[in-house]
Amino acid sequence: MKLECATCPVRERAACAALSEEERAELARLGNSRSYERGETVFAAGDDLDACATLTHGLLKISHLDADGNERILSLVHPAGFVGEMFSPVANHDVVALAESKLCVFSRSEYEAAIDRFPALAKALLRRSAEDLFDARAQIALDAKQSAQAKVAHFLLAMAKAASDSPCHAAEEFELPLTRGEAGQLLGLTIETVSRQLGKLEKQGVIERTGARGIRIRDAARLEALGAG
Amino acid sequence: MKLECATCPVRERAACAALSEEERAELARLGNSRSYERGETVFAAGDDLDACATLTHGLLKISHLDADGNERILSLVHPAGFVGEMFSPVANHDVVALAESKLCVFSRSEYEAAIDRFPALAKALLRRSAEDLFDARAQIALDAKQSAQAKVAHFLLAMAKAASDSPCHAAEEFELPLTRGEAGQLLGLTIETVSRQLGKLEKQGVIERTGARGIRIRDAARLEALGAG
DNA sequence: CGTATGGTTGAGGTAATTCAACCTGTGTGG
DNA sequence: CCACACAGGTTGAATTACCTCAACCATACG
Repeated sequence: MKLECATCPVRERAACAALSEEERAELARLGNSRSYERGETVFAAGDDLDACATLTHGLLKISHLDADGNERILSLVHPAGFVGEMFSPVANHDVVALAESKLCVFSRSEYEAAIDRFPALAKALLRRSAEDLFDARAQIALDAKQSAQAKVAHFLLAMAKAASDSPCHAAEEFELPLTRGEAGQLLGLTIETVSRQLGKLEKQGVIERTGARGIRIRDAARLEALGAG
Repeated sequence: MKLECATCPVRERAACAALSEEERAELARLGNSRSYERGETVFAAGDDLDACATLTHGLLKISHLDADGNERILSLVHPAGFVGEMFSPVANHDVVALAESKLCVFSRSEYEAAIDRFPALAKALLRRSAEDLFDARAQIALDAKQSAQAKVAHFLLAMAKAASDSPCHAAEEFELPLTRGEAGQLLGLTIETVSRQLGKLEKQGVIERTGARGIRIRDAARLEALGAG
């Protein structure tokens, strides 16, 4: 499906935002819009990787299956995020939709040509990449030594921020887009530990659970303190 | 001190390798070579970041001090690595020399101008950044759920590879450039656990310890197996 | 209905942490 | 030259936070 940049919700934030109107129009001619259901695989590890994409709606996970068959979520991809490895012949990780998602998909060779043609695009991708690197390192810092409580608290805050429309403010009430199992894979915890920590946070009056996935934050300051520790 | 690209050991692998001879010469005029002793800080978190650099000799760590004063090593930087955040006004992390090190230092504004002038440089940085991101995610995967044994085994293999001259082959005998404490910060383990795991590996005949830091690998295959699990 | 998926809760085991003592080599100053 | 302090390292004992195993509940769906 042809791209419709005019109504794209990430037109100000995605890599292509660095381009002029004419340049963007040219790039748009190369791309197609594709939708994915929750659970659908966008790229599978080991695949020939001849495409890359910008996420416009939804949520993706980048995950890795280790030798024992355990899955670890390496990163979540939010709208305006870029996926696809430009410098590897095959995909290193799985990319799967966690929610109904829409992507602008480009052929890798054409996108690479576009990078050469539009220096601003290269710089914008460099910026995105730096952000991804920063996020990945934040995840490492979190993994470091923190208690399960801190990990879960931090996770809730991150999801609250992502659920909010405004980038600076966190949503007070929202639905988790991840199952307990997925949250566990993201945080390096078991399903049971995630569930217990949520229960503990609720008992402490920091959050309230509504249904299986609903979260309402009652004491954001407390949650923040737990997430930092 | 003026740069001497002709004798630079990373001239084939660093970002500047993507440039033509003339372009490289022009870039070289903008940079200075600086040396750092073990323990010296290259960039401190919170500093105005008006410089960036390529590591030519030695080893750096990128680390982060959390709210409780615990330090976590987010990444090691090996020769040909690039440090300095191009898109953040202040440094997010500390960068400290772990061994006697030499860097090509550039003013950030001048380097940024060079990126605009030389598209190949932007692309080379993008590639480096992608590699860093991949490494960071490998670290996340490692952190995931693995046992202390697996972490230490993996760490030893990584250090063996880094200690070797050839990129594909691992050194059989080498000196660890990190203290037990630093290794612990890198792996998310305590000093004692690192020490005990090394002792265990030695008792199993997988490695041999010579002095405080010397490591000889006796059974690389076994070490690899432990590092994967 | 019956099955499947996701979630919660409990009991018990274990690996890593914490706390603490001790060892070794290296420097520094009297 | 010895005494001492200090940083890095090892080792042991006790604790604990998380994992494992297992049962059970809720909701959705064919």
